Amino acid sequence: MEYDFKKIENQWQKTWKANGAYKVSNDLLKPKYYVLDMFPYPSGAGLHVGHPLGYIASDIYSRYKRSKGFNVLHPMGFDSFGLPAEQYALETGQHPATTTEKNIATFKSQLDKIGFCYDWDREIRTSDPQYYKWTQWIFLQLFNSYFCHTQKKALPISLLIKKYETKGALPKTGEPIPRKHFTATQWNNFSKKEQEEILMGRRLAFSKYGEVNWCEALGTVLANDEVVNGVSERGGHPVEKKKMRQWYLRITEYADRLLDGLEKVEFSDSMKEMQKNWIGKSEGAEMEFEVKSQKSNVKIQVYTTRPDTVFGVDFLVLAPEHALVAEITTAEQKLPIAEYLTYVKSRSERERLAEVKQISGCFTGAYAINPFNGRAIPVWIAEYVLAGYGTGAIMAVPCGDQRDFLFAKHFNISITNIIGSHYSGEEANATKDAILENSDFLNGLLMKDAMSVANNKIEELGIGKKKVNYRMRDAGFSRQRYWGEPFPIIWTDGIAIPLDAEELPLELPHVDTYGPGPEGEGPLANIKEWTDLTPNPSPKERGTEAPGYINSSVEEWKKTNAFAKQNRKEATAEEDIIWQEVRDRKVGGCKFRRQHPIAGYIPDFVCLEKKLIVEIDGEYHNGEEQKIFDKGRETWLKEQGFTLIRFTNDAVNNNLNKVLKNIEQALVNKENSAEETGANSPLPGRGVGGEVKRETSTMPGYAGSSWYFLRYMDPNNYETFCDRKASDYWNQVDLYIGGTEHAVGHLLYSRMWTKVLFDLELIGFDEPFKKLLNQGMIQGSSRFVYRETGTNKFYSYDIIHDESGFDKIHVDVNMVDGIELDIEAFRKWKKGEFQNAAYILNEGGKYICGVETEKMSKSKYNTVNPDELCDKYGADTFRMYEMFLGPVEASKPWDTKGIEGVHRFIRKLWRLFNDDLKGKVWNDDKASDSELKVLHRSIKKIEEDTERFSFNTAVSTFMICVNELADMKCHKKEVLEKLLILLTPYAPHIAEELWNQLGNKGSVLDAIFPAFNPALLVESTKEYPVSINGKLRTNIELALDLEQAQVEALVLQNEIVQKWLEGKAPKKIIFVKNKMINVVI
RNA sequence: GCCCAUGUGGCGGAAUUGGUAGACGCAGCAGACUCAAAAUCUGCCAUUCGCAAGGGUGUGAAGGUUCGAUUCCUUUCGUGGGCACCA
Repeated sequence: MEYDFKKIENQWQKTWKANGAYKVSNDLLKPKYYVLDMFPYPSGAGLHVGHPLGYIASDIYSRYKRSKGFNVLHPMGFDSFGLPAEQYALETGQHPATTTEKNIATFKSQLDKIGFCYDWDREIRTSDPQYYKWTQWIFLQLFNSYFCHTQKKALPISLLIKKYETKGALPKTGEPIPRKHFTATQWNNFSKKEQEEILMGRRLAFSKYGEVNWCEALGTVLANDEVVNGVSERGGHPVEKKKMRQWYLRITEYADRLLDGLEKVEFSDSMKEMQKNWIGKSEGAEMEFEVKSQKSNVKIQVYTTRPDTVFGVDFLVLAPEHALVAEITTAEQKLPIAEYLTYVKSRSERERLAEVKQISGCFTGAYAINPFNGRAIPVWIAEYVLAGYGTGAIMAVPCGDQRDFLFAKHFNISITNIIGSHYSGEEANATKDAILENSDFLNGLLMKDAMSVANNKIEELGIGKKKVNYRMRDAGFSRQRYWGEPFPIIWTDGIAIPLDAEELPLELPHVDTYGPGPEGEGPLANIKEWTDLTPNPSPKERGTEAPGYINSSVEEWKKTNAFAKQNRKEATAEEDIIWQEVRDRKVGGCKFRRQHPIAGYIPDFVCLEKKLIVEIDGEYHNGEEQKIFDKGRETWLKEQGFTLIRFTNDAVNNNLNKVLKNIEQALVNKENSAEETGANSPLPGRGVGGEVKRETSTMPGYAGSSWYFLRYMDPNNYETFCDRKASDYWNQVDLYIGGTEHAVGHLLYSRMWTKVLFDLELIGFDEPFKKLLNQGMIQGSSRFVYRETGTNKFYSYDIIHDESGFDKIHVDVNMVDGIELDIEAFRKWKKGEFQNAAYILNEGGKYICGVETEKMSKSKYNTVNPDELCDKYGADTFRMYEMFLGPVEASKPWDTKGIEGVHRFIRKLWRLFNDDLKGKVWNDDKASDSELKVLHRSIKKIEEDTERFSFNTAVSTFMICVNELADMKCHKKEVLEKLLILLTPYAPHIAEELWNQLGNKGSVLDAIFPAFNPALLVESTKEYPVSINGKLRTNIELALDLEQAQVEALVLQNEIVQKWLEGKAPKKIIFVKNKMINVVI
């Protein structure tokens, strides 16, 4: 019997699906284990071989844990909001929801081919209104919370309001944030707007003005990586900084807890280091320098981590954006300063920090007074000082800071040396170990010790205080885009008013254009009828008409109606249950129809008056008619004002009451939102007479991904983001796998959200991820062909000596065997663009390509599609090969060549059970000791390797084991059966097939991991390596229980050792039991 | 520029806590089987000197610690990732 992987994999994938082998229940009695992958953004290019690396690793670990008796949650979903879909929409006019839906379908089918053990009933998509409803809801929790500095946690803002109303906000010593002080009476007399402004200063999600990259020509805000050398990547238009109202998350309040939390989690040290650096906690002092100027009382606050160097200050530097720049600039410096500001405006932050060798700056003409010695020091502005960090002003100490030093040299500012011989005059020395000189009362002190002395003096003089500073800034939370979560916020008279929870989800409205709105606002600003909620527009203007039947062409209707009838006849048991419950206006008094055609679509149930569709999805996407229904249905129906809710068969069977309650709730919600959009007072009691407008920006990509791990625990809950029982059971993610590119952003945000939810007692843990495993990035290995410039002649890479004079062209890696180009395929490529080219081959008659390692991307033609590999070799081979490539953590270029070796191994394994000609070869003979030894050595190694995520060495262990069993001609069920269980996590399909061939009832997925028996591996002797002076010279077999003295005697008798000793006595003999022997001469 | 990772045969990699460098696999070479091919099996495979026995060199480079360093320390070079609106 031959190994027919196609048949085997197909059959078992079907079987597993049919009997719900991967279904996960919240079984509170079993020990749980939660394995999570960073979910993918469903890009149009589909899955490439880089994606599955981490997924396979997590799949292996999940299956392994299952075989160890755990209830394992290993879900998958899609981070489906994002810029690429929107840009594609901008180019093609296709709605992002449509393209996203399509991309997800591709991703899912690709993932399924590889045979992952996902419970798709738990799938989530961040762009699904039933998901982002809760993203918006959590945003409201953030908006309605503040950070209490006494309890160091988030509390409802209502508590703060109560405090203001009764006690006001009076100064307290040790308050970390200086803020406005007021009494209760004052507070109560403030206008609503004034009160809201103060509260905005404390909310965890808040709005303020912030700078963005603004491109006038494109009329849009650009991401940093869309800006190259100060101009837009698209079109090369100038880009400048612009202030706009933005939403932020006050993540800085959590800086200390984010730092402390790192002690509790198993992240790699480097990952922790990166997060620490990002947070950038530093302890120093803030102090004031008074500016000598015509107007008195201008004081510049600087932040320094080195107050001990205060006598070495030779100048001050302000960030060009600093508020005081205009004020202190002298008349004669006005012009150069203005010119410099124009220059800085065009520079990105990255450029400003990166190009330190390019020194720039401008003197303001003003002088500040050093409060310690009264010295007048010049005040400059320079781009290397950033407005967002510290106070946006620094005191420059050239002898101790290299950037200050270079600046002083460049502009000929004289340098004061306060560290004596530690300063060479050639470069700065940032030491803390020098004895201070030229420093008045600090003279003779070690710098380290001088810090606190200087700090005390600063506080004593009342010119500043000790201050902890963070490099981390509050997280920008708005994007001027369409394809993201709309903010559940409306604005009136400059006050932000949150929607009520019942009004969620606030769904994305249909837009005609994905282009930017006026003044750099997002595309949503273009839809007046959506943004403008000012009372009294007519229903017609709102575009809401009475709901009713929506029919398509007669022919189409007939066709759909036939399907509908058929469906009614063939209703599933679950559909029948629901139908019995909702018919005759039993739920919410609303009329439901079943299998009712709406244009080309046939929803399971629909309430036309409330425009609510209920889908029972069980075996969904199966029938042909369902496909018609599926295709683009969500988008279209949404545009028609329908809301769609889905339940699984499982939910109907096991939790009917909850399902019905959810339907009822949905009807109520529809009623509310109908009021909101239909009536002439959209938001009763909220307008204060003037304009009422919706927030038009949307949330950033990381919003939905900051809490998705919670939704998987309870994905279909209509009442809450995640039931507390579910989150208490599943608790933290035990193992989180993803790339280092998310090292700071995503991980810090989700850690913060988790802490806020914990503070608000919505979940019971404050770190989301217990252990983090970073997978490396699979790079593409690009291939190039070389065309002589201006001709149509392609030269083999090995015969050209100099690449200049040639056009280097990416060629599809799939047309290249190693480095040899398949010329015929190349001729046909790109619609025959190279059909008639001439090929200059090397001596061997081959065309050799150039090779480079780059990021895997469609445009570089270096992507390799996992589907093709699964088709050619099977999923089991593909899975094991990806693991065999190297450690999961390592980045490496993809190379398909080695996959043959893994495939050979799998076939060799097959032949232990079946012979191509003879058929079944396995038998029931009793295993010998040596066979058991091979097996148990493998059990031990596979278990250890899997536990430490060393999947590549585990695969090689399998190879060794199979090689040895084949050499021993061992076909014994007793041994092979155990081997199959070991193999299941890695190659589930073949394992299941052979497991069944051996006559086992039940699935190998549920087989218990075999216990390792150490007794079988006990050895009495060891072949010791013997080194002379650290160099290996020979091996000696010795009993393991020998002691040092006995060993020394035996070693000295050895012929080879004696040869090297040349009659001398050794200086010493080092003996490490069970390891090695070293003779030192 | 700053932060993090990383560098071992022709190639992917192994060496888990400082203890036999190159497991396992790819490619290559030689052979068996075959009319032939595929498949399969056997052997060789860091480099250099040597017929061999055996020796020298060798984990990006330079130094150091150690009986012993791919592993620890210092310096340095190359590559990859991140740097706040890509995800």
